[in-house]
Amino acid sequence: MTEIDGRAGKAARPKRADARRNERTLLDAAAAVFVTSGVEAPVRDIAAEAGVGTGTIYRHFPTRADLVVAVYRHQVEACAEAGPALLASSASPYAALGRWIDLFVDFLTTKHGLAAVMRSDKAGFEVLHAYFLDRLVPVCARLLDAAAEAGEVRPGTDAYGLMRGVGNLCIGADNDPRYDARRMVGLLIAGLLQPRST
Amino acid sequence: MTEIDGRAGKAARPKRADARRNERTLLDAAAAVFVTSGVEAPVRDIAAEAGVGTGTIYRHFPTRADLVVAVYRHQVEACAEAGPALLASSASPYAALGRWIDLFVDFLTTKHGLAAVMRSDKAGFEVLHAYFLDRLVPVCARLLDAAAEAGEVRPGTDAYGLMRGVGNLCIGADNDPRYDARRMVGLLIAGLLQPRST
DNA sequence: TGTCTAAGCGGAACGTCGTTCCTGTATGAT
DNA sequence: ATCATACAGGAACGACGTTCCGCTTAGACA
Repeated sequence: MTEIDGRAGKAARPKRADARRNERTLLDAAAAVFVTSGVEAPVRDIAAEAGVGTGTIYRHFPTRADLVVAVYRHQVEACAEAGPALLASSASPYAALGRWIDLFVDFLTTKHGLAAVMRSDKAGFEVLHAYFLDRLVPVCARLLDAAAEAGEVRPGTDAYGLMRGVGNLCIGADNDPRYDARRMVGLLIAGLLQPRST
Repeated sequence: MTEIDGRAGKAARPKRADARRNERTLLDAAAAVFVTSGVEAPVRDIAAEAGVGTGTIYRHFPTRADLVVAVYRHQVEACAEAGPALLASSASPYAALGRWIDLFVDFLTTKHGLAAVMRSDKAGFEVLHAYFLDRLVPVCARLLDAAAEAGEVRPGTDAYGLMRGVGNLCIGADNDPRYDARRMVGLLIAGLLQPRST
């Protein structure tokens, strides 16, 4: 495996201490600003919150999307790891799928505008998009396959589409009390069930 | 009712001929640019296509969203009017609902980025959002109520949420061949059906 | 401890966007 | 033909993401 901080290798030199400190500060500042102003908050605001210049942000994170990924990486990881666990502990694969999707919806709806930014094709957000999907689609596929093999859901649904659909349904879940994303996702998952007539 | 072009009243003076001509030109230019570059095309591009200055656009349409509304108004109108017709001609209310939703999905997915811009809370897009929903939600509610009274779908689903859900599912339907919005909407509508147990 | 090199920093600067504003022009009533 | 005024054009503004460059300073080596 590759060395974690470069101490083990001679080619990889460790980052300077102030750089490390700044990266941490930036992640914290970004997380704080995302909570108050949403994920689409201006880069300058994050820089101001962290007390650094905008250039510093771009030194550590090539683009805004990379910063977002870095901030939420461990939460995505946790969600991904919950998949197999739920499959093992739930009464049926379909129940596990439902609970796992709930977890994902929780994650998306508690971050202002995260869902909205995930589908965005704007400048370089493919990174974000790709990371989320690469990490979560396989987990979803596993659950989906299990439910299909158990005969609970109609076969032929691809996990990628389902994840995109659920993500889309969560867009605008905040800032519009009339729209209940969770209910809509519930309907979508219910629609997955094997229909009455063969 | 209010006079259509101001000729009937003396208080309302008719617009100048060149202004009328420019408004038409603008609508055509906008429609053309929306097809090639998507709904989020820069205002300057539309102005260039029409051969006018940017100021001229804002004279006729207070904001970008108003222009979008104007371009698609008659299509939205057609969709709205199709609702009652389908209800009358279909085998069941649920079938009518499904076909009407299909119409809506067709509309959204054939306009690049329209769905995406509909949920946007950015500067003044509430106009667009409001117009679409004000016009279509009642139609949807009518179909939904009919299907609920017929016992086909579970009660308690509100039309507003459903429309937002369908709209959201259509986001990014173009420019990503791996995502099939229509299938997802199909699942959502299937999830509306009365579940097996009471 | 002193020196020096390059990693790192801040923020000015650039290009793009939506929108506003001001000036000159051309319409159409008189 | 005259003229008030509705209108068009595009420069200008502020906000954004991103890039660039000159100064600062960490930290390896002597």
